[in-house]
Amino acid sequence: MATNKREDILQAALLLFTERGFDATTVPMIANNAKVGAGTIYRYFENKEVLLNCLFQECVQRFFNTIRQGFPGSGTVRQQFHHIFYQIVHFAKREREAFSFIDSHLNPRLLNEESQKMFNEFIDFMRVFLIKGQEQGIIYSLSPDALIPIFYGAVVKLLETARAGVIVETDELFAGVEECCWNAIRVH
Amino acid sequence: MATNKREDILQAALLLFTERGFDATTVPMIANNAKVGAGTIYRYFENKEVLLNCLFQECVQRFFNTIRQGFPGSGTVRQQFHHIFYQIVHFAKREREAFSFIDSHLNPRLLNEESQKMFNEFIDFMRVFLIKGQEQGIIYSLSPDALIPIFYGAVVKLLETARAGVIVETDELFAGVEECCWNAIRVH
Amino acid sequence: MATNKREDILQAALLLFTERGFDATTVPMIANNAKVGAGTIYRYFENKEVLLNCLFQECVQRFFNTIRQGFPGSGTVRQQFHHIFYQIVHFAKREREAFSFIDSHLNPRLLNEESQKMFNEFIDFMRVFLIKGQEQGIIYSLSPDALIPIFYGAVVKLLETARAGVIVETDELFAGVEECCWNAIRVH
Amino acid sequence: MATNKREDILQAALLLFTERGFDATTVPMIANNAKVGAGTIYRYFENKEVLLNCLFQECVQRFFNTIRQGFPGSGTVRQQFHHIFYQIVHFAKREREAFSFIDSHLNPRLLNEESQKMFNEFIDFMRVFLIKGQEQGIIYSLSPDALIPIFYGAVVKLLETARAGVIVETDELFAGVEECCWNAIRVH
DNA sequence: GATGAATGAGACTTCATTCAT
DNA sequence: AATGAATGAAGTCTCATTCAT
Repeated sequence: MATNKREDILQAALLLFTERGFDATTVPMIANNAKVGAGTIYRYFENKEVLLNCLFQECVQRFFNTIRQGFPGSGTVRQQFHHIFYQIVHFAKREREAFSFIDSHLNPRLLNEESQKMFNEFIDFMRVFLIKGQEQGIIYSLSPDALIPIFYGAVVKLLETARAGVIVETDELFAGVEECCWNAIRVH
Repeated sequence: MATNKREDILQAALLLFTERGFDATTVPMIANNAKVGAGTIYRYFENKEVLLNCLFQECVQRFFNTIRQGFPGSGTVRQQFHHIFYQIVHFAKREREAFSFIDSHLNPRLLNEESQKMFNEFIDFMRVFLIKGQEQGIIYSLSPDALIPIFYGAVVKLLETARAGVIVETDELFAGVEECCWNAIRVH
Repeated sequence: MATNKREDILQAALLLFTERGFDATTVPMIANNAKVGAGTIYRYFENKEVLLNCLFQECVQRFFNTIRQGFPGSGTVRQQFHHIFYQIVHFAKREREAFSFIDSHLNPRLLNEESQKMFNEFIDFMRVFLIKGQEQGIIYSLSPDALIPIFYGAVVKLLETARAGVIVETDELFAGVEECCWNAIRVH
Repeated sequence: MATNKREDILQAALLLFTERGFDATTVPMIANNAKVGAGTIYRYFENKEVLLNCLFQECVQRFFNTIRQGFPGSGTVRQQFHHIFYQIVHFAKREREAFSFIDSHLNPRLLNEESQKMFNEFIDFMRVFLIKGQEQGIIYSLSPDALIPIFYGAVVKLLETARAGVIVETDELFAGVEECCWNAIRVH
């Protein structure tokens, strides 16, 4: 009764978009899962595409906030990397679908400028981190535009695999994965 | 006349599926791009989903063949890694869309068992490679099911970024990326 | 506060029905323009169609009253015609939308019996006037059922054209139009 | 079999638009009456509004052609008027719905520029006729923009009334109506 | 074998109407 | 009494698939 229908719709859409993709998810499906009438969705979102972008922006916002929150700006590069890695894992564990959803819907055909800009803020954050690390001679001297997908791609695919249940998510696993990712981008 | 209509259809579908995704690609679009009638597609493929799976299997086949071909089974782990990495890059350069298409359509909702099995053969190949490397104390001791997405995710995202034009694909770049990926999975 | 909500709704509906037509006018549109809640409309009118008919009947009532009011029952046919013509013009000037609305919604699909009956009273009034004129040998000997649409059609179309701004509504214009209409139906 | 589906659709739409109006006519209704699938309509017309405009333009074309055809350009004004009047009646008799449809859908909300332009050609034709008559001192000296709606309105309403079955369409009737209309616009 | 016109199921979306507040 | 959020029936339109040519 006191539940927020807008939230219900976003939550239902998140699950369905993540599981089936935007195009294969119908508005009635979302309405059913959110337990609202189909027309209600249009009281909160102009259309399906706007719903996607609202959802995307909220997810990216929460994702990026999680990463920025408590970032050790004056710590070592290694400490900063540790923070980023564990906050990503933390977010992916707590908001399993949101994390998958973001990566699987990074599509200029679906996202408006605002959405793309918001995701790029995260990329910029990563770029700054990498460049500072390179200036200190700690991060490997490759274009950050290459290092970012290497690191981000590895983490996303790993967490996606974990989400699928292929591997068990233990602390040891993530410690090992962090090691791998750090080795991927640091100077040897 | 001597051109193979089946091939034309598969080629057109490959480009469209890669660029727009399966659901956002219509059969008439494929027919147009393949310069055949819409009905003709149904003489070669039972339906759109079967077409996708045929395409997927042919792409995975070519991808996997590229990697297996000339694999230095009796070389060092490092040499084997080099082979795998450069064959993936080679394939991605030569068959840009096929490589993107495979990763972006790894979806159990769309793929039949046969298709999934075929992709898993590649995963199994990678697993065997990693386990042998671990037995020799060269590859980092993490579950291969974790190492594979780390390596594969990094490569896919990097090549996808290159395909989008964000970074220029030079030999130096790929040499650097190989270094990163190798460092990610090797023992230190 | 002291304003009558029922009147506000009718007034808003009149403007919208006239400008857009019944089918293209939505209940929320009416509610917005009337500055009431959508649900409020249903406290005053059973449904949209009933609202239309109430509005129609009130408009026809006011229209017919304007014409009957001060009708020179014992004047000459020409004087009576003058009265009718100028009262129609007077009404159309004072209640621009009401006049347009009546003619544009003379549709048996939308109007109930009561509404049609009410409009027919005006037609009957015109018929009586014409027949009496014919009996005096002043009005042209054509079926009143033909003379009425000729006269009414001419006036309605003329006033509609004026409403659209194509011609400027001056006293000279209306004097000329009266002349035309009178010539149309009188004996020569 | 050999029937033209495009024609069937236009014919069905004409009947329904005339009887119910554009907004109250659904695409499935048109499809049913045309005995085609609903989707077929969209093979011939981009959307419902385009269908309306195509239909409108074809109707106006036929209407205007009927009037222009055999117009006695070098005859007397009275002869020209006779021609126009009888060709309108002729058209309205032969294409009952087309004639009603044109007048009832003269709505800038529905018609595109092309459609409006096409109808204005008819208006321009009438204007030229009236001005020439005025120059010869035969047509009443009122703005043609006022005379046109008077004449056109009278004829449309009369024919609409006849179409509704209120009056019987005899040659005598139309002779009388022509007399009325001519008297309405001529000099006395 | 090849075609593309035709189809109708099902998608997105609107809106008249209801009802809890 | 008044509201406006909520609903779902029904509208417009798309597209995978069929089939007569």
